[in-house]
Amino acid sequence: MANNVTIKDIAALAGVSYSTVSRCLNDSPLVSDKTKKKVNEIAKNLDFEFNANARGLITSTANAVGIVLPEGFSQVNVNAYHGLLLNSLRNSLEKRDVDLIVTYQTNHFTNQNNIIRLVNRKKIDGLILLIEDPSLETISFIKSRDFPSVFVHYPPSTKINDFDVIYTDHFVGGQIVAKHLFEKGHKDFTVFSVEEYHKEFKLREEGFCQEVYKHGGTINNLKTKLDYWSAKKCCEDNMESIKNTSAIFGLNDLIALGVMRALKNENINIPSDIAIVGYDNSEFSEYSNPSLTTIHQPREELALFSLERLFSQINKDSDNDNINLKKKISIQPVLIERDST
Amino acid sequence: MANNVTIKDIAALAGVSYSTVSRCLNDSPLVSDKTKKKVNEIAKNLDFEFNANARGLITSTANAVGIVLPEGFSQVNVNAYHGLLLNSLRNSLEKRDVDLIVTYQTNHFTNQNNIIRLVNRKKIDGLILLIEDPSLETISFIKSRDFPSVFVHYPPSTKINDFDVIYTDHFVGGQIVAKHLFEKGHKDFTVFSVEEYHKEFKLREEGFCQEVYKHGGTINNLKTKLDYWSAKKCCEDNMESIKNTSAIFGLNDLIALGVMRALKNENINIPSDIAIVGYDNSEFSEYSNPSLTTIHQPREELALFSLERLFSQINKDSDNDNINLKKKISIQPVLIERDST
DNA sequence: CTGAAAGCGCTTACAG
DNA sequence: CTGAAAGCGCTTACAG
Repeated sequence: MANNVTIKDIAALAGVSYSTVSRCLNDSPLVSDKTKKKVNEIAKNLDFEFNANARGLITSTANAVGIVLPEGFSQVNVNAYHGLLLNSLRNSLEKRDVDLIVTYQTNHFTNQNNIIRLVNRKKIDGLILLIEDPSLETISFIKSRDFPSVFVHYPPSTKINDFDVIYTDHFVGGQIVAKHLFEKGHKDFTVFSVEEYHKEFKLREEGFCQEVYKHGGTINNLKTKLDYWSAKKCCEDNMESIKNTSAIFGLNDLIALGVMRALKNENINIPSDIAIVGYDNSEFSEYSNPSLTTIHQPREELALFSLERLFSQINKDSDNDNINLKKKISIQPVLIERDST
Repeated sequence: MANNVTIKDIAALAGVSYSTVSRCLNDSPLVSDKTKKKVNEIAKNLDFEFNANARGLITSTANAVGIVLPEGFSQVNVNAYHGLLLNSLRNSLEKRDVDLIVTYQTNHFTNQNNIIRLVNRKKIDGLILLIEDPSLETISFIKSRDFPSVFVHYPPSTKINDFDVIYTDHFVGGQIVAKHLFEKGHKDFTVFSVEEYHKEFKLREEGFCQEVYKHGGTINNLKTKLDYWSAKKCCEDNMESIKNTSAIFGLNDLIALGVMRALKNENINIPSDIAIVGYDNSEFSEYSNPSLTTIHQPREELALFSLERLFSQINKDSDNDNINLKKKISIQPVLIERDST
């Protein structure tokens, strides 16, 4: 059985015109409290909901935002991250009664741009972009339409200079790691950096190195692929140079964990022989032995800020004129000290 | 700049009526190839897309399906799972040019049922339910509307008897674990089962136990909370009874990993002193030392089947009459043998 | 405060 | 094969 109650049905029941029903249900001030009450009651009893299509057609809004997910450079990271972000967005979205459409930049089948399609079809009012490297097509499309958009998580590149972007400060994160390690008395470091270019990793490394050099430390820089086994192998292949240092920074937890495994196989004691720090505070960083000191990125806040920013674009909150200047908001990461340092 | 090209604009450009444009763009057979070609070309050049609201209004379809996510009994599992499922759904959805709206059963703010809202607003054409325990309201709503729906992942309960449900067979999974362990020569087992009731865990346990008893094995049954540290503690607290057995089944990887940690602290050798098996093939099960033997659930197939089933409901594929009988489709899990057994 | 009317952008009988 | 017309379920001036 389809429930197809429309405002006309309610109008008939209430003995008013359907324009009036519309006004009542939209809480228009133009309508008497009495009829409003009557109409609202009837609507409620009937479980009435506006037809989103009809409404969207006339108001030119979709009451939905799109989130663009990355293709997945490192499945583990990305997947865990999705879930967290989605959960964080939830409250904010439900409060506003706005739906969330999940998509990816490019359609696997047609190779068409999903974003353009969604926007042109009027399916969404705004865009949360969780992608590191948006295509030129995407960027120029959004720009030409001036479509409400905010980039989340990935640090801003020059490509997206005039967009809002909300991210955690990876450079500072790197600095925090270095400071922590200096406090623990270390001076000679190994850093496992990443072969592929990802700006966030680059920044972590730079923040770390800058801080180290500032305090007269030394750095043994090793390059690995971005997965557990590669990191382990890289560590094994460079054991001698590593042993000349007393602390290690793995650019994410997966790397740190792989390295830790190699060290343990060599009977190197952590942290007394060599200390080690990861990055991401991924779920399993807590379960290693010893548990891993790492950097936490406040994802909930990221989600919160990004939606606030997005909705101020959508609603053109021009009371504060800052809507016109695009913002780069960075959130400070925080050190989670555990047993590996 | 808004792109508001409509079929009327195209009609003007092509010198035909907008009805004809509609027919062309919908590839109607009622239109000559010549005008079809002309119109399609113009539309393409203009990056035209139908207004989904207008189209949805007249056709009563949304071209979107909703996925209902669980509130999250065990954050780690749930989050990782989301991501994977989403990825798997993607291909199928993009091929069909259907959008995905993510939601949860209940709105955190209004306490209203999000599913009912989405359906009544005509925002979705079908529903993928990734929840273990749907509310009575949800169930009776879907039933009364005969709304296309399929339950995914969680084994069917009596509550959802007349629904489609696609799940992996946890009972068989449990049996597989037992068989594997018997093959390795074990006869006396410890199983870490879970305090809270989750049908999937219950089934794993039952499958395991049935198989063990059938072959004359013994079982030391321990109950733990569903997290790493609880499992570790539970193991520590029961070390003596555990030592009388030679193999352990942890109802999921997290539990198995916690137990493994406790065993290693006692200098128990895995697998030579005690073997251990987990369940889920979660990302980190590979990285433990020794790596964990576990059960993999083919989530991609789950996603695939569920969408196939959903769309055959939506499209009323009555050529095969099996659309009317609700199906329980179970997929066989598979053993991933690693170094812990 | 309320109603009748126009219109949002489409699809689809109906008539030719 | 093509066009004119009706209608999907709303919102919102316009008139009273």
